[in-house]
Amino acid sequence: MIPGGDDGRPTLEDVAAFAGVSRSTASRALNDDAYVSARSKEKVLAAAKDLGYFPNQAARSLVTRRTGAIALVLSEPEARLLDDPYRTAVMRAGYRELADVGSQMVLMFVDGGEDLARTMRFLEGGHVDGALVFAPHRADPLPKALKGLRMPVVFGGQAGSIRSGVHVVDFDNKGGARQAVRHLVEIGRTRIATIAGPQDQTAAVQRLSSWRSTLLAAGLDPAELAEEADFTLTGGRDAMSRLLARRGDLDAVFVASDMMAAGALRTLTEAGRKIPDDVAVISFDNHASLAPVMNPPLTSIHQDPQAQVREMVTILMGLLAGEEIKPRNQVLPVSMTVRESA
Amino acid sequence: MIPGGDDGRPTLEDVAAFAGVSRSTASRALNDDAYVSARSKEKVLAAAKDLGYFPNQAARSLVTRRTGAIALVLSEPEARLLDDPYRTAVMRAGYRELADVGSQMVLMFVDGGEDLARTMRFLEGGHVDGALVFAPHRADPLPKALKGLRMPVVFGGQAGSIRSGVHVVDFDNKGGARQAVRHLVEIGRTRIATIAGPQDQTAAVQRLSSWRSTLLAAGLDPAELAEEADFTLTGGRDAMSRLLARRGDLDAVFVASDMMAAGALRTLTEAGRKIPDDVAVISFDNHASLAPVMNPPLTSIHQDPQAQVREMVTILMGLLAGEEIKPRNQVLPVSMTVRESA
DNA sequence: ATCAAGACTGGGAGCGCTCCCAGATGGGCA
DNA sequence: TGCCCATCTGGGAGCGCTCCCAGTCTTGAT
Repeated sequence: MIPGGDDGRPTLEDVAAFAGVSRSTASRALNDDAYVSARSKEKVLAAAKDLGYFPNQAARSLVTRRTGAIALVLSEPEARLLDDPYRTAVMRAGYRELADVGSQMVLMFVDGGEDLARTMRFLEGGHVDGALVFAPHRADPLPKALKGLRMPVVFGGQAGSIRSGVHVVDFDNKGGARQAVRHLVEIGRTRIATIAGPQDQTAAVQRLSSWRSTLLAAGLDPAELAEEADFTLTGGRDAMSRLLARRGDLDAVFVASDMMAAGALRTLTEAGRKIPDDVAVISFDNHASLAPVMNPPLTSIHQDPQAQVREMVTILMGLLAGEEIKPRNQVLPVSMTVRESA
Repeated sequence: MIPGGDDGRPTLEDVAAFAGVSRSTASRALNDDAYVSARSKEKVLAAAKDLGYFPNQAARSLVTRRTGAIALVLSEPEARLLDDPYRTAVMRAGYRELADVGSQMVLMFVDGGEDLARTMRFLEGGHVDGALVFAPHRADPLPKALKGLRMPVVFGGQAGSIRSGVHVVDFDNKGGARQAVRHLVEIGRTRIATIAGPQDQTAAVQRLSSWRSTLLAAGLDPAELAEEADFTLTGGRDAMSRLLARRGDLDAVFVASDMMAAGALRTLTEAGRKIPDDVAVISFDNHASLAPVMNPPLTSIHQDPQAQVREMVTILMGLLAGEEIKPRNQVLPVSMTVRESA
């Protein structure tokens, strides 16, 4: 008898024969179903170990219609943005959280061109049971394409331009910006600028608009005090230069990400501004390897990507288990971590 | 007729029936095999589109024994190191290069505990056709476990402690360190320190030993001029402090990564050292979003993760195509990009 | 007119697994 | 003693696809 056909890999049949039981019993033993005698189970497990047996996942998922894998999709039309530490944190959290519920993460980047079609083909092909999707850009066609998918999908942050009918786990961007600006007002600042993120992303729009409305509510004037950048270090550096050139009298700045704040800090230091004495700085993200190690350490609005991903995984698993969860926009709280910069 | 059984997904059989041909002909049309009439092909394609048909990958790979997916495995026993920009670059490059050859990347992190067993189970399960593996730590048990795998594997950088019999694509760490130190010697520096990477990684060991031997060859004394750090910003910062405390007279430093150089730069600046006048700095990696934007911009040894991954993919595809490629340690050249810091 | 070679088609087998169902066995209780 | 139920087992079907093989139909050369 030639075990496992032509490529030398043992099959369940081989294990069963080796253990002296039927294929069915072997299957039951391996999947620890009920109704297998201890003796059979023991023999099967030993046989599997002896032969170096691993179940063929293709065969298994052909019948169970489950793959045990979940896609984590990061849609980023502009490739350069993937150095974003927030994205890195999301990937790590995704891997961990999915591993904890026994699922394998399949990471996919979508950055334009061919990618959308290939991504859809992959997802439709049944390679994965569901998807966690980050598609922050409003013009991104991915979320709409995903709506036609016969597979549960949960979004992290706003799903492109889609406003309802999808599962979303977002952070309280407005609340975070409000906290930051209020703190700056409370410590006596009156000319509070902002470096906003790219305005094609909902999160960035929310932080900017909340900055503005909080200023107005405090009786302060936002005119000329906003600059847009692209969430990168150099973007933040240049935006800060522009702000300084236009409003040299600013005494505080709310920066929409840690990375941009790092750039802004550099510009401010080079311009001879003392932080926080001359200019107070508050950023957004509170990334562990950025905010605390800056000089001075940054006061930052803390958002926890792991909590976000965990929530997304919980929803997805519920969906997969057949629960009726109605699509909604869940908002996770953020908090302010005060350090020296403000 | 109920198409696609119970979950509403059309099968090849449904497409064939809809197009009025047999399952075989439909299969041929979809996989553009030879011997299908233009008319049949057209009908089948139209039917597939009308029904929203996507082939079931489990069924397909059950018979073809191919999944179209490749694992990218990043083994990092210490979780914190995953902010490493080099790793990020590798992930992006992996995704791109694999997409270009029509394969889907399945990203896996292995950071201890349960992970090794789960990773092996996944790889053995036939979820992927092969693996690209980064396991730089010498004590890492993963490479040895991988040797028993019935699946082609290509390593990026040294494979743990394994010295032969595996496919490796590495960079010329020794040559790079030599270039850096020689450059520092040429511009007249005589007290050339180094901040080495963690010595449980072969690449870091090579850079350190090459720093030492190049110094000796130039008639300079390496005593007291080496410090070890962990490839992080704070690690580099602290190592630089220790060096300065011990040898305040140093006039150059070769730092084994951009990220550590960023930390070292901060320490040097705070200590009032002018760069490059008082202390010249050369780093390793030349990461696009780090080295050029530092203050001053860093002279750095350039290594191209994308080129490395491309080479790895080429080898893996060759292996998959059944070519007889004998395992060897391929070394990719590195070059020096000179900027202001040295 | 005859035949061979090519072009094309459809049916059947089978990939390795899970699940359903029928059957065998062995108490516990009337 | 008979009978039922719970426990355990093995065989068969079938998941959706690809591949092989036996056909049919065309074409062109003899």
